[in-house]
Amino acid sequence: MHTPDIGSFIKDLRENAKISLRQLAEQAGVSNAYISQIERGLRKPSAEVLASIAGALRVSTPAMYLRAGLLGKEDTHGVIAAIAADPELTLAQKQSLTQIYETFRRENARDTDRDDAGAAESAVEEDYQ
Amino acid sequence: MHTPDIGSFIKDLRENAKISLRQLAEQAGVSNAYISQIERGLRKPSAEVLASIAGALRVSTPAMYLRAGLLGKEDTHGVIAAIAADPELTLAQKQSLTQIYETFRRENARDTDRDDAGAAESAVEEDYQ
DNA sequence: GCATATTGCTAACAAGAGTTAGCAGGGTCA
DNA sequence: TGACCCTGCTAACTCTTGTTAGCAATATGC
Repeated sequence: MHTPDIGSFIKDLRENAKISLRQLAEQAGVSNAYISQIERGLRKPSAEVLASIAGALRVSTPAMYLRAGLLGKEDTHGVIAAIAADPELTLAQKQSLTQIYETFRRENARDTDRDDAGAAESAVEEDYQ
Repeated sequence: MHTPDIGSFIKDLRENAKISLRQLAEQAGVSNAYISQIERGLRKPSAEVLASIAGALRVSTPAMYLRAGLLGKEDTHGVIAAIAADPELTLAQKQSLTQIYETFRRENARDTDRDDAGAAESAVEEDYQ
């Protein structure tokens, strides 16, 4: 339950986005040397820097914090509930998003093949709006 | 648009809980001198310390981060945060879902562009705890 | 009165985040 | 073969976080 190497996570994201160390550094507003040290696990970035890097890599701040161990999974709620509660989405959009989400989860369940206790499985399925 | 005094927020919470500086320090696992400096705005605590203080004062970590300016309102109570925190989605899926969500919101903003709807936002959020 | 805690605060230090300047190595184009 | 540019990395420095030790002031009890 510790920080599982935030550095290589960032490095993976950066290489996936096909940008250089210096490009990421500039977009995040920090020095390239520092990014290098972070990726190699030599330095531990602050929350502010983490948020900047997250923004530069198109990842949400909570996702980055979660990965860095600054937030726990229990600190946020379920996706479906959040979609349903969002006042800025139309009903059709809620249905679309929810279906995509369910599709993703089914894909993952098929890939990983071993079952995982489907606790919240059937509880929330039709409670939009 | 910066941190609106996290120190007095912590001090208010502490005094409301009727505990001393040293008691809070011990429960949060930091020194009493440091808490004193934080409350008076002389030092800026790290995210880790902020989370410890939040725990000691029975406030949720996101609520504390929000107050400290480490998270935006859109990060804390929303679809994006829920997606980010979902352990059953891959990173690529999170990015896809988030982008779709933001596309939806942009569409809506374009459609309803006639008036700004006055942003009915409250100053204090106690959604967490 | 005189001790003894407990309050919050300050000074000086140690540790780590983040900086600038510069390094070797690998393209690319003349 | 240059000269150039971009890649990632290192060294040395600055500044801030968080520490321990100790301060004066307000209780509280004897």
